[in-house]
Amino acid sequence: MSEKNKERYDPQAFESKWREKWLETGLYNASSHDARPKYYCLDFFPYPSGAGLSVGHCRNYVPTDVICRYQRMNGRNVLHPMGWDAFGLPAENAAINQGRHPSETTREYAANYRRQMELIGVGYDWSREINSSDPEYYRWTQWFFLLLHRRGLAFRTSGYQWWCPDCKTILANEQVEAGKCWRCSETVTKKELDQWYFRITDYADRLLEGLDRIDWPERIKMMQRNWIGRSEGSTILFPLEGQEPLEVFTTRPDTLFGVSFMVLAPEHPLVGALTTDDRKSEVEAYAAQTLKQQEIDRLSTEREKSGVFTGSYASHPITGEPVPIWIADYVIMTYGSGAVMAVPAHDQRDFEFATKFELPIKPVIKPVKGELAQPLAEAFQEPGVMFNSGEFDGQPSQAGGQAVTAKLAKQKLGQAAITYRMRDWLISRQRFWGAPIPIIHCEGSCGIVPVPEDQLPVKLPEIAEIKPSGTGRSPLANVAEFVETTCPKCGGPGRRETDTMDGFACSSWYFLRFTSPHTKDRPFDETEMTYWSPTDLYVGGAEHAVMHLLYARFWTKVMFDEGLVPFDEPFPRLLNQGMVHAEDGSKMSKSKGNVISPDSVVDKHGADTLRTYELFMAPFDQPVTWSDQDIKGVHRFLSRIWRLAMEAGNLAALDDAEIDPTSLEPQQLALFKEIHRTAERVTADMDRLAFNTGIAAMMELLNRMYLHHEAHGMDRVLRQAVKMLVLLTAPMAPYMTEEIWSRAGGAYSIHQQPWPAFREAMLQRETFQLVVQVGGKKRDAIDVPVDIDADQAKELALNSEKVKPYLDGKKVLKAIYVPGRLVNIVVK
RNA sequence: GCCGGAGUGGCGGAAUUGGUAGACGCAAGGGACUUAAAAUCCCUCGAGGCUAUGCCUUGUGCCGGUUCGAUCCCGGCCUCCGGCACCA
Repeated sequence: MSEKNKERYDPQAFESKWREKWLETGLYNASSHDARPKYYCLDFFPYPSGAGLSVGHCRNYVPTDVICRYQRMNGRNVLHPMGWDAFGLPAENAAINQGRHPSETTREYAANYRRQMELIGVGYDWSREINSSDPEYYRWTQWFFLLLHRRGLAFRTSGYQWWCPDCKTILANEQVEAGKCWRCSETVTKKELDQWYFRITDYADRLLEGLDRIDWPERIKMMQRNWIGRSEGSTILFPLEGQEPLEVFTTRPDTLFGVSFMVLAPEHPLVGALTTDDRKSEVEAYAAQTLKQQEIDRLSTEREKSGVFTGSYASHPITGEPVPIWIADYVIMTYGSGAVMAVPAHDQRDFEFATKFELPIKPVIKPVKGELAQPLAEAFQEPGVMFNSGEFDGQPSQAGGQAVTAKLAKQKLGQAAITYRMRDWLISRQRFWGAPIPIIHCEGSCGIVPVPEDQLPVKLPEIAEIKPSGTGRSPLANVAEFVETTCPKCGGPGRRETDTMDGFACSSWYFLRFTSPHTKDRPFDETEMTYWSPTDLYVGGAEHAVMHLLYARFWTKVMFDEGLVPFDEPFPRLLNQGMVHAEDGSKMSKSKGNVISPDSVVDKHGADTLRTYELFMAPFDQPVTWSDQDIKGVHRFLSRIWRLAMEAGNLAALDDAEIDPTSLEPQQLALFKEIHRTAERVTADMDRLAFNTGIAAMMELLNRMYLHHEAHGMDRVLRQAVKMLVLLTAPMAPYMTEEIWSRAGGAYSIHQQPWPAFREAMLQRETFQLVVQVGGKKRDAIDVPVDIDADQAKELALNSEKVKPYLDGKKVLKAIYVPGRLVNIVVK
């Protein structure tokens, strides 16, 4: 390398300059809808935390940025927006912990996130930045609430629900993980309150069915399927003396003849009526105890079965035999009808219960092959053949169950039924920091009255005391100016609903707002929404599998039904980025103090090195371990490009089309072909989001370029190679390539250049290595012309000096030629 | 327990999905340059072996199978990660 080109790669010298210029010129702003094909790439919008971004967040934002830059170079109108999921528990808790107001911390933390995103060169369209706590945004969240209300999908009811004693609010089922609050990990309890719900259960089947039409990680689909929990079976009525029959749900109507007792959930409404006087004190004590301890670990599978007899009997719907009715906490009130028919011979839980309380165990299903163990050591739960079942004996489980249900249906004692585990989405929060639920309770006789659309937004009052009270009422309840209002219907006095909406309501439609974020009179502009939607790619972590990703699908289906959007799946393609672990393999967390910030990495190596490293370390969706050692490798790679580029001089004037391959020396031609082959490989890798192998391909080219440089110096083919490599690396290393481009006489910006094309003709090879195998083992490799035919190839193979010894004294049975690859000689 | 995903060198990972296993990078060892260090560059690098500039055997979690040929397909196990967990 000559003296004058000794300037080293120093990202600090130019990164901030380009960062400012990109922002100034709005380089990454999407156009309004136009004739170009669009590409809408969306990242999960984050709640801004005081801790700032880690290199883990970058694993989400950098790859999507690279995809967007690539799509832009390919002529797409690209929308890559960013905003803030600012309302909700996470943001509010963080603020309270700091002793500050969330409106203030949100602003500050969001600004820091944005600074960091700009720092690492992610090209968001900041003209579309949105914030879900902005009244201009949440008026439309409230508008959607009214839409759901109008369609009968928002309702208010009372019940025992999950309550987080730390966050002092009710939570949705989705937001309780293994008995703990999803935000603060406090063990949840139950509280009875009037609450607002969205009727997501109405959409259970459609939410299930839609999963088959979308390209999502199998894991996430599986989690949603589990969560929805569809079970097919029957409801069966067990007549009771002197009252309405007892309803149960079962997936195994074929086991009906094996019922030896019934079990109700302790909270079941019939418990009182069914308890006989002599059992009363015991039953009430058990029910009370269940209610108290259920918060702790009614969830545990390990617990021994417990329960008490009510003293009553139901009659079997077919045999009429009396069946004793028990209560036990292993039966849950909120699933099915809160009551089960117990078949101990064929259900393990019932088996354990029957064993403990010495209740009869009557087998009615036997295996298709073989016999049941005598006596049963555990329940036989597989399907089989019915016996001990009167007229149904000999029927297989599936058909027999249907026959049983059909017979019951005739007597109006049963029918086929489907049950779901998913419950309706509870959206009331007794918290300040959320969109107020736009409802007024009339003090007169109008009851619950929705706030008229033209009175939206219902704004949060500006108050200092926002801490949750713990009384089961939101802090808004203490703000008279907020609460006291007039009833829109009768004009008399009214009181505003003081609960706010779950933060997940805000994130259930934000992807539509990005398409026209400044629209004033509607949630989004129809033309823009139709042009941009649905998203082409949605990327984020797996932690929202049964929260945000389920809720947003639900809202979209409601909007589809309302005719607001022309699609019912908002995210046809979803990817989860892999997590970044700390160097010791543990999770990065604030409490462990092992979080690596992008700031520190940019400071040390520059933004492009951080970006390229994140892309190179592993496939995009794989978890990775951060390594200060490995990052040096990609830094070296970028430095090596830089050095060659500095020597290459003016690149802008170079034109690939002007190079006539026939005029090149053989070694130049070899490199020239390598350039085009690399362009092809990188293009294919970008299309399948295989950034790690794409970078590897570029590293290979670079290695060859250095060898060429050694032998031939900076000739015109090498300069062409430099130009190609700079364009191919532009999406990954936007700063360095912009600097090189500008020094090399290129017009601003390199990020508006077309993605390099490759010449098909240059991908052709004249020869290839023909591998010769004997019995599947490689024995030779011969350079042969590409157009060699099978007979020629086989002849060459058979005559190879290296192969001959292996054919000695053997009989050649056949030779298989795989075009362009190998000949395998089969001997005996 | 049930469901989903994955097992390839010292490490991260490649392999056009049935066709040369280990691309690319890190680490390690050796060398060049340098007063020295950093930086840079070159060579070696799965294991075992041999008559060693080359060649042989073996090798993709384990055991079988299909095939001319298996990291890839089939059957049976083992391990790890993630999710759900008394849902009748």
